[in-house]
Amino acid sequence: MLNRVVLVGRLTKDPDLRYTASGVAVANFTIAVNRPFSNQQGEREADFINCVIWRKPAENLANYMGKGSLIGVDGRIQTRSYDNQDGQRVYVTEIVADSVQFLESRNSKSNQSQGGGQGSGSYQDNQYQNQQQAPSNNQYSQPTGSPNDSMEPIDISDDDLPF
Amino acid sequence: MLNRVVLVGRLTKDPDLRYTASGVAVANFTIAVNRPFSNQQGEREADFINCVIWRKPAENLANYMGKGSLIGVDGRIQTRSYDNQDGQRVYVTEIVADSVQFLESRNSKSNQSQGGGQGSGSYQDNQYQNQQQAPSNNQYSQPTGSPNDSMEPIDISDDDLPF
Amino acid sequence: MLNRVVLVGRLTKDPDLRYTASGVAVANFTIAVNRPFSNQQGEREADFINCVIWRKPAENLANYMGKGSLIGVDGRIQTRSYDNQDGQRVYVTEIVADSVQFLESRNSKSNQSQGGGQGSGSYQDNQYQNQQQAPSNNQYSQPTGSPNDSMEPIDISDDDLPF
Amino acid sequence: MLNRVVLVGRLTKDPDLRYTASGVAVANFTIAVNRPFSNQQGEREADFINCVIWRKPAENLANYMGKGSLIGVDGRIQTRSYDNQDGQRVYVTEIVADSVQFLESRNSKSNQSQGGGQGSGSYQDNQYQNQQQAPSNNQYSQPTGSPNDSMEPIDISDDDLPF
DNA sequence: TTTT
DNA sequence: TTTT
Repeated sequence: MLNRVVLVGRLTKDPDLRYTASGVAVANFTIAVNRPFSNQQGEREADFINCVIWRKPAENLANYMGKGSLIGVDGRIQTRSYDNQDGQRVYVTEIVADSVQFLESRNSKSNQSQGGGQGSGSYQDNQYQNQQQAPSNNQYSQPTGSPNDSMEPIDISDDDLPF
Repeated sequence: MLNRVVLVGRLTKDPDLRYTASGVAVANFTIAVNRPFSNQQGEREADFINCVIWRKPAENLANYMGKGSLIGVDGRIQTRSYDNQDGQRVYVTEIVADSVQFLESRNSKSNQSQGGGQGSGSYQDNQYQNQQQAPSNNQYSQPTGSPNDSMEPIDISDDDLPF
Repeated sequence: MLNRVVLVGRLTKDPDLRYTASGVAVANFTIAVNRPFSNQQGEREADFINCVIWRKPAENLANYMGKGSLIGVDGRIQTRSYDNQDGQRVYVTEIVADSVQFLESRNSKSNQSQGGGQGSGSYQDNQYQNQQQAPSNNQYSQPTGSPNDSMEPIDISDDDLPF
Repeated sequence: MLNRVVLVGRLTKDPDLRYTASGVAVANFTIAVNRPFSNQQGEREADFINCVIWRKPAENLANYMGKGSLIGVDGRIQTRSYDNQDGQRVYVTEIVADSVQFLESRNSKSNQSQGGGQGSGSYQDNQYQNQQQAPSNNQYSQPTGSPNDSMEPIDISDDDLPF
């Protein structure tokens, strides 16, 4: 059935890149999308939308974009639920991105930490789409440490693959 | 910023129609959107997506569509959060519908309970859009009783108006 | 860059299914999408939108849907131009569908000509997506006869493949 | 019926702003949307998509964005036809934009001709939507001269209003 | 808490 | 050249 989402917004933090047991890359990220109208108090609010992207585009996103970067997202809504440590059912809604477009790399990793970035404006023609390629099953090690402080306790297994 | 969602799916139950203190209609509903692929076990899963619609289209939806009805939704994603009774922050993602399209009224109220409905198939050219009209502030009484069993404890005030 | 289209409308005629020289299926079709508002004269108008779909979904569309069928389309806009017989440049805009959803098979071929169809309503959970599969290069013969009376003079070669 | 389009691309030239007889602003523009894949020759092609926007957002677009500017468009597809000077029917497909988002004002008028623009980056939180406001019927003079070199011979009357 |  |  039809399920299509298109968003343009800014990363609220650096993407969280991980790998499944079999080496498939997956990145979680949140984008802030400013609302086009003001609320009662005259303030512009934003929606904070959780997204996931798989495979090569996940690695590209993590490599080139960072907190504050402006990106476009084309994907679909997915819902899931899990039981938290208190035994309560938690419902999660997130966007599974088919592709992301790099619109502006403000504060991107490549500019910041990697130093000599050639500045913004160089990514806007690049778009990274999820290809139907098989898991590369490569040398990547399993996700380690980095406790997940988010509300989605993902222990990544290959069952999470979107197809 | 760009924030656009288009869905086609079935109502998981009858829409929940209420009115704000000043008489503005608002309907909450969930649609099940079947995924176009099967999971590891060969089953077709669905996403259960919470939606809201305001004013006249809310009343139309509640009047003509019911559990099982097939509808199209054009809207945007909105996020909010609240603290539940245990003092835990709960995050909610829902679609604010700009318009709904009635695609098939299977098991709709007008067919079922109201008896003499002229049958399915008669709504597919009707589309109900949120107009920018002012709250009608009419004779409607405040929403009463009907405890909200959902995860979104909405006590409706006019601050919830989407514009 | 972002380019996303979602439509729900009715086929204005049976889909036009053809095959490229190497046997890749492609179907051209037009859907009428009724506008949600009336014009000056109080009439509801429609937009007539030309679409293309490739491979297996093209065959499914041609097999199960016909003139008048209600379908959903998820795709992207594509533009091209050619010089007509009078040496004038003609500009064409069409939707390349990634997937179509069968919403209602009214007057569908399977109901009409193939006789024993089990009636409408049986396809709405089926959605046909373009897979990244290679051209099947199968037994299909080349498109024959059937002069193309449309404004798009497609002599189908594999260069028309969308990827 | 559902008809939704979302695009991100660059203006191929400055927007063409005009006014109807009764003073309603309307801007025509074309955006180039790069395709996410390469063709047989390994070149990245683009789709050139004609768009229209009405009222205040039309004026904002013409004032702040120019050839080369990156914008987002949220709208719907509209088709029309007319008979050209040779008596041939010409079919036109264009996007009627509900809102545009200013993503980057590269080469925008405000930077170029109006001199002191503070550079790019200042528009990306601004989004201009078509409000349901009545025609302002103001001091604006009728569109003059400026022969329309495009393929759409628009002589603007108020019948062109999208609602 | 889920629809066909 | 258009559908219900």
